[in-house]
Amino acid sequence: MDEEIIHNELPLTEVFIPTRLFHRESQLRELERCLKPLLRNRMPENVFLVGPPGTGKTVLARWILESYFRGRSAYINCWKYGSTHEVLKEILLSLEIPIHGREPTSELIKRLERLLRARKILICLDEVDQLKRFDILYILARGNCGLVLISNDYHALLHLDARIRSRLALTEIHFPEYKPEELFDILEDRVQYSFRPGSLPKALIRVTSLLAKGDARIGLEILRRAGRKAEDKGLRKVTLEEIREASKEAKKLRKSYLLSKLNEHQRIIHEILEKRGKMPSGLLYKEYCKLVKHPVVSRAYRNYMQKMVKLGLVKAEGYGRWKRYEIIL
DNA sequence: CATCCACCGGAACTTAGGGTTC
DNA sequence: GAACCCTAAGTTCCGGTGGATG
Repeated sequence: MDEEIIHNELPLTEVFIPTRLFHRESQLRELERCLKPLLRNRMPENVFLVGPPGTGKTVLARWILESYFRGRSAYINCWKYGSTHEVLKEILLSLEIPIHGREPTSELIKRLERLLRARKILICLDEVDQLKRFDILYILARGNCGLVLISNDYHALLHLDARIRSRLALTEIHFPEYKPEELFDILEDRVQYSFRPGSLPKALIRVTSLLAKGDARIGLEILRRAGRKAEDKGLRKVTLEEIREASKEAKKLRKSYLLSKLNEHQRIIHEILEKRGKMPSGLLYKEYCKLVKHPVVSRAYRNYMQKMVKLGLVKAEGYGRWKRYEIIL
């Protein structure tokens, strides 16, 4: 196909770190203020980047790590590497400490502590709420390192021991949803590097910036899919139709992606909740037991529910015995 | 107002499974 | 393949909880 529309897909994906950052000036300034002492070998301020998905938290963090702290920082996505052992392993690997992975966790801790005695480094834990255990924070809190923690959950660190929290002394940096005009600037910038000139009318970027509802990730995903669709249809330009289709897909995609993370039992629970709407936890469990031949014990059910809440599929309200669940997606 | 109810969630344990090294 | 190391899911046990109840 010589008339391709997207000539470089990379700027439309999450791995891409742009050179220019739009509409995050104040957050960037604050982040620099907190971290820059490290350049003069002083202790940086620990930071907590928090805000909804697709608001530039990760991009900003990675940008600053790349620009100022290359070789003396580690970026770990806790969704991907969620256990203490995995996190330690990734930290050591990204600082080019040779390890194989057979070492017990205690050995990895020793190595990291030895490293931290030698020099100050920066560690970024993205999606920090996905950590299976938080003891890694305890280890890092007493170490010689700056922390950049990222989450879209304001309560991610709430159940942390109060002493550790005060020890971390996190400076919160908030990332609000992008306004449509702001999103437009971001999308337009990325389009420049990815679409063939003239193949995506500005008006459609504008439409996308409205459809994405403040989430840059979704905006980029819509554009990428729309571009592909237009190519498949043999068009020279993207039209509104492709954007519309892509937008629908992007939303469906997110839900099916999340559903794919559920097991059979969890999916059944999700379906019950979808059919019946808001319902109390105890009743939900009973209904589930009726539907399944070999139901899990109630304690396991409660873990299921926590998982679904964490994934953002389900909302919980109330506490203790009066907990109620409701579908979000 | 004390007690109870019915569920919450932490902790410890079991079982199954995967990867690496020797 | 034995000897380790790890993770993940599920079970059992149990102290905690706060509105409902009489």
